[in-house]
Amino acid sequence: MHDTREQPGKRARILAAAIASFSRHGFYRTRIRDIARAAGVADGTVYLYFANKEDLLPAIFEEVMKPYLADLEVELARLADPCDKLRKLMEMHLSRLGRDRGLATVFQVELRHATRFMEIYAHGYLNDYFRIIQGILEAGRADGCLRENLDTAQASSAIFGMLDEAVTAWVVRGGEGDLTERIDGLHDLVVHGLACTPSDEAPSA
Amino acid sequence: MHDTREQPGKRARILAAAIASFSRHGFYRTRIRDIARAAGVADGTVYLYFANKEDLLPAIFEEVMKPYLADLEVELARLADPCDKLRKLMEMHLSRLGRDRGLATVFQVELRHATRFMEIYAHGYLNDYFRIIQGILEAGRADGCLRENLDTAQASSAIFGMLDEAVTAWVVRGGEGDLTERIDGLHDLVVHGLACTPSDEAPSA
Amino acid sequence: MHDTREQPGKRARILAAAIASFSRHGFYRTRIRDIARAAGVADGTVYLYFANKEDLLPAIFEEVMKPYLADLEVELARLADPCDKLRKLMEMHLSRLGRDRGLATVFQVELRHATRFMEIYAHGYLNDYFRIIQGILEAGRADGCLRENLDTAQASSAIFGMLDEAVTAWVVRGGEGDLTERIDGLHDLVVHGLACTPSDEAPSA
Amino acid sequence: MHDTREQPGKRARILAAAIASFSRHGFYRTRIRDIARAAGVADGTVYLYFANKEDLLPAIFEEVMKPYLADLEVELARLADPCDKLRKLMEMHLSRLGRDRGLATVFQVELRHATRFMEIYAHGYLNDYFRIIQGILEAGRADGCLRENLDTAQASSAIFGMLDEAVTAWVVRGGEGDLTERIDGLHDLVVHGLACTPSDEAPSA
DNA sequence: GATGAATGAGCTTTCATTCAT
DNA sequence: GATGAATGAAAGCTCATTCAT
Repeated sequence: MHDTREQPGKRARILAAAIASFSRHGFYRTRIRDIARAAGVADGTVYLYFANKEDLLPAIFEEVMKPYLADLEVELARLADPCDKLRKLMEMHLSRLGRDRGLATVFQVELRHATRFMEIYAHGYLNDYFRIIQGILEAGRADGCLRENLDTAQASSAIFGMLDEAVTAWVVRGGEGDLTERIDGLHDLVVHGLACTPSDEAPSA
Repeated sequence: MHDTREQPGKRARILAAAIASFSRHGFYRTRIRDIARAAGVADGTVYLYFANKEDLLPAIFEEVMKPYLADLEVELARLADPCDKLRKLMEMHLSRLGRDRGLATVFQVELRHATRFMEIYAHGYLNDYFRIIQGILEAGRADGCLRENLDTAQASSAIFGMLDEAVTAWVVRGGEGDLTERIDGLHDLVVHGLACTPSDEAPSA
Repeated sequence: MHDTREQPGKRARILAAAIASFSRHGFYRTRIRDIARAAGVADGTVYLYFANKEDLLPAIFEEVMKPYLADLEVELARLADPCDKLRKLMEMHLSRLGRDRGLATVFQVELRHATRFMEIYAHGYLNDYFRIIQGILEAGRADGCLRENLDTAQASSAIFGMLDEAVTAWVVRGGEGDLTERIDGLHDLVVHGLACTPSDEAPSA
Repeated sequence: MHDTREQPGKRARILAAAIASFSRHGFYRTRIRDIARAAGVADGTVYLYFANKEDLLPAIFEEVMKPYLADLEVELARLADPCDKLRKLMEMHLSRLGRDRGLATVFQVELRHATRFMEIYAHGYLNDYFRIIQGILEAGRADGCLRENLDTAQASSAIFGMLDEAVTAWVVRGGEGDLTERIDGLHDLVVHGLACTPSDEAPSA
């Protein structure tokens, strides 16, 4: 009923206003009224699209994750090599959040509010994301370019953790600098590890 | 006379009660009254030790991090090999949080509340922690067991990210299972990366 | 649509309830809840009309002073003789407060609460009142019925002081008796002073 | 037991601190702790000398009124003429408060707080003060220098009201200027009234 | 669907007062 | 008498949510 198409702007404007306000003042300091004003609607209208304030959090997450995952699948489908896919994923992760500090703040800080965090984390889009990463790793293992004995579940979690921490650090540091510059270094680290393998060659370029 | 020592537990009891309550019901659902009751003090007494509710957050962080970092330094000093040190650090990180799910919940979720998060993240103990990790990596590089061209700042952030994500996943999954079981896998991953290096030999066991 | 007029009494009912409660229990003993209950609105509704509890004080003052001053001007305009005007003013002052002991209590005691007192005293309606008194005295001086050398600013302050003290004494004494009975005596005193001798000359200057 | 002599400074220092703090921040904004700190005693010590915070108000009043009334009686006893006495009283009233704006603020504003105001007003020192004024007026009437038909009770109240308002206006205006300069004008007004005509008779009856 | 006035539960914090030392 | 840590009652105010229009 409350399809986005029906009121093309209203729902999206509320979400955009919520992201902006949450990133600037935090979830608890943001009042529904602030969001409604910024979205150009009445307070009550927010409740026509969302059950309550907390439900804005998963909605924001979905709003961003849905097209992100769709884009991601398209981009990954274009590449054959699992290592290239992994690199593309890291690139997209960092560039998506690195291009919008407000959104990144909401993702790295506000979305973790207790009540909804578990729910967001354990279900839906984030699980899909983990599965995509894991899929790449398994393809790589099958392909022979990744280690036979790799625990792909653990490794995908670790890769996500690295990326997540990179974004968080960037957000906390004020969003200065270009987050995507870290891709090469992180990719190299993920692929080759810290150790100086005797036959250590071919950097990530 | 009325030294804090006279009431040996009061401050500590408040912090313990706060950790317990935050982990169970979340920061915002926890009322000062709940904490005070659980600590066996009057509501007002909480305010003799802490400026306000939010100030409990950094205090909890400090309360845990201080002895943790002290322990860590002692343990690390006993080891000579940087790779052993790195493993010990991962071990201590996972075992410290893995042994107390309530504390882990507070660390992985509640401590990240907007207002104080930046503060906690950017200052003090967490920075010390990053510096310790980075110190190990630099020693490893000097030692020759880690890569010459390693960006130790980035690598230490990545290692923290992996550990942090491992703990978060464990917390979200309900704290089932033994978090420290992941040490070998993570250490191996960090040291050797995903790739099956031609001369791929003997994992870290 | 949701004009204040739609709920014709809401603001006025809150003020009336505040006057009643302040006069009976004092400002500090009166809780917002008491006022809201008496006015038949929710606690929060009080804050739709007034910024906070203290702001009720100037609002009460204005609510009473505005029509009082309007009435006063009308009555004064009907009289030509400045001495008659002065008497009318004294009469209206004493009868307005003398007919409502609750209101008088609020005016003589509660309205003098530190925080708002200066503001009420120094601005707006009270100044208008002083100016009206002073205007009468100046007309009287021009008219020749009052002394040439009269310091009208000082005299208007003194007249107000006398009236104010008469009301306060009446309030403190429990509001017994008719306050307006004092008009003749006060007017006589103001006009002729204490001294008896018609040939009394040589003022103290 | 808690005789002033026993701890010569302590009680007096508490009162002085209370006057200072009340005049600067008002009664309700002043905390017992502020007073105790300023007096150089512990919080609890205040309660050795005063039953509670509100009891400081009558105590301040007494502390000032007692010596004031004693002084006043001495000064009045030196004068024979009732009109001189009246002038002296006005002079002492205005100079006592005009020399200490903090004290004047407490007297004109803070002392009027609902709970204690009635008590202060209706009993003790203020009544004595009214009686002294009235005594002067009666002596003047007996003496023949004041009107035969004077309602001395009402007149003494009016005189107090004039003086009181003069002080209040001075306090509100910021304590600028010399309050005692108004004595001549006020005395003249009180004695001769507003009217100009020496042969002005026909009172308002 | 939209509105926004009205609601009222809920909680942090303050601070006068107490009392063991 | 003096102290000051501890107490805990008390209430102003906020703001998510509702619902009559």
